[in-house]
Amino acid sequence: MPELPEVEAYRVLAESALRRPVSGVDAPDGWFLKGGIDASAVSAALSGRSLTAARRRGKLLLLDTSGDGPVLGLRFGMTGRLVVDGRAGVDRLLYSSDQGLSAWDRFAVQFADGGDLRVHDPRRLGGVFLDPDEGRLGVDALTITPAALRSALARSTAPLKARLMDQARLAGVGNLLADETLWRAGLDPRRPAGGLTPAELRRLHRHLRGSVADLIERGGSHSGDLMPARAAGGVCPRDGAELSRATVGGRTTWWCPKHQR
DNA sequence: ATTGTGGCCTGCCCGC
DNA sequence: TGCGGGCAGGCCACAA
Repeated sequence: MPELPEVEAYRVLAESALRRPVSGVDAPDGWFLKGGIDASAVSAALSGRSLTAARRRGKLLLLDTSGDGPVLGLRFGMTGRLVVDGRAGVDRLLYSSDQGLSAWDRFAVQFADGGDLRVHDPRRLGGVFLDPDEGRLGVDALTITPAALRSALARSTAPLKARLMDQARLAGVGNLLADETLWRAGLDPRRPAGGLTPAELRRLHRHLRGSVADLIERGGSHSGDLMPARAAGGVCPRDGAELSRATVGGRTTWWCPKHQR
């Protein structure tokens, strides 16, 4: 599903949509427009402008527009894909469908040159925003510093994994990336987030940055080393112990009881 | 304030 | 063969 690695791929793809005049907007699904906007408002806000920059904060894709226009915010939920001129941002999306039914095109920005930028989302868990509140998101997980990570976890009694997925503290980490990071760092996802030693914090920071970078390079949040074992009867790829499974932070969580402490 | 829970969206897959 | 139920998780509303 789209976590930070997928949305980063979408951001790179969206760069091919920059500096092209917008001729119109196709927003057939009112549910997909968030923050009280409707199709005519989005169309009026974007038509005649062009996209000038593709940014990302956590899992939110931010497209700046020309001439003092609004920021177009795209969120992909767990099944959303970005498609520009018919080219998709990622090859494969876990838990989504690979059928390309046009009925699942929830939103499109059309360019005067005939191309378009589309959001394709079977389950409609994503959404479109104008001028989204970027301040509601924490520091991006790809570039977070050790001090910022320490501060994001400090004094929290919530499970470590839940805190890592709290987008207001630290933006971009979803379920699979959290499991991969904690597996690599050798930390039990259920531990209180504020209870890490300085050495454990450093280790977590190193593996968080490393996991995010690796999964971007490999092409998605499903490409982690733990991922193939994340199923019934799965064993730890590192030491062969049978993985534990439980709900942590409201999400299905897999971890190795032997080396994650 | 913090933390936890339930519900929403829909397609897919398993078992009957 | 069709059908029902469970499951996936990002996000939000709401409760304690």
